[in-house]
Amino acid sequence: MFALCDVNSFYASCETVFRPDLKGRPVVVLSNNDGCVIARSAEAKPFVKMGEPYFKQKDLFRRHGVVCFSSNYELYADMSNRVMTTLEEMSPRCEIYSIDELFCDLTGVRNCRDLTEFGREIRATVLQRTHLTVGVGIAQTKTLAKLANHAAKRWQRQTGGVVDLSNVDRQRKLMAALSVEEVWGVGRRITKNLESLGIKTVLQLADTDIRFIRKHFNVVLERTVRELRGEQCLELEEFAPVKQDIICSRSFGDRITAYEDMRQAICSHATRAAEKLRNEHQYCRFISAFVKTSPFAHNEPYYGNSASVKLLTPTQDSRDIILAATRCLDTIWKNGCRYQKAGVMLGDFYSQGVAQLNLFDENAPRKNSQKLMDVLDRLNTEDGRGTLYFAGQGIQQKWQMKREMLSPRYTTRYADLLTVK
DNA sequence: TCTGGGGTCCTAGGACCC
DNA sequence: TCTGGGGTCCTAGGACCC
Repeated sequence: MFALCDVNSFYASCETVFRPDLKGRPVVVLSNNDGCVIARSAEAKPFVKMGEPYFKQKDLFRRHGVVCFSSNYELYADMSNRVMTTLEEMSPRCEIYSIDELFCDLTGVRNCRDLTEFGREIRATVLQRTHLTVGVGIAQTKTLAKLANHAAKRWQRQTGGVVDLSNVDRQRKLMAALSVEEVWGVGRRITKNLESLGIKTVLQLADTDIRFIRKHFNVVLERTVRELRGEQCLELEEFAPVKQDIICSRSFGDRITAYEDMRQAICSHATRAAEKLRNEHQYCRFISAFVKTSPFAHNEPYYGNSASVKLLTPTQDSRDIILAATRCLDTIWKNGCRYQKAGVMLGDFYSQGVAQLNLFDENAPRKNSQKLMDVLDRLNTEDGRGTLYFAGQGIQQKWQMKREMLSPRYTTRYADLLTVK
């Protein structure tokens, strides 16, 4: 038996926790560069579209008195940690699935207590400790638990935010009322294809012949269908598997046209990617960089390109990664473009210690590389990111992203502590 | 003027092996 | 007229998730 707990309107709720004056008002949180809407409070949901550009809805927001925030990831990450710690205390085995979602294994819990009651206790505890509200969905498989969670949210008033879907008759009743697009793993494309085959409700999907699904789709959807029938195909992943690639990319606050600015941006992304790589205790051989202009600017030609290198010896040294990334940039840089976004990607990972040195590598391994990286990481952890940085990252960084409606980092900076009058 | 930033898994097809 | 059969590995692209 699984439970899926997720925080209602997570980013928007993190903002309102510290702003009781916003109670009852529509609140939205925007993506980086204040680009798109990525979270909405319950009050904003009826008339604000998810994923829509901010600039297109600005007037609407003004008319409705919508309060906007730039995304404040430092705040959300800290609030997420508080929620997850609380949930992990209450449940023996957990999987943190995303910044605001967690699966619990309730296998043993079922024997000693009522699951709905347990769900309510989870809700009450998280609410008391964080002032955030979670929805809880309970069922035999992860896919069904997700569906139960969806129902808990959709009919929050009737369900009290907790739905135990372990009863098969209840499962079928709910599935008959929901359309296939609500199923975890069924996106826009598959919804369209299913509908063209006459499969519209979740119940119809669950009752479709497995061989038919396999023939028209793939093994991924087959697993989803089996899970909807109560057959467990997905395990609880208690321990995060090691990453297979790392990407650092950003849109620019203003378009970049000068090579020097782009070089700084690529250098910064490479530095950040190298930090993440060392944090994973990995070495990489594959390094690539990409640049692109805006895909939405119809009055100028689109240009997007990427280049990559494969090192002979795996590395985790920022200097190697910066060098490789900027070399990639030099092969794809084109003058005269108004660049909107750039990034660096690392892949082909090797674990620490098993990196095989190459007999013919003309670049001898750097001396004291590890010691230097240790010092770099320690200073930047203890005294804050950016304490020690590479000259190539630049000092002005006029390409930095825009965040004009940023809230204070209430829980992680003394200077940002909430003042109570 | 202005449209996010990460990730995962699977499949098909090509190159290559004997 | 007619040119096998069985594999592996890698990559690009498409789908999905939050």
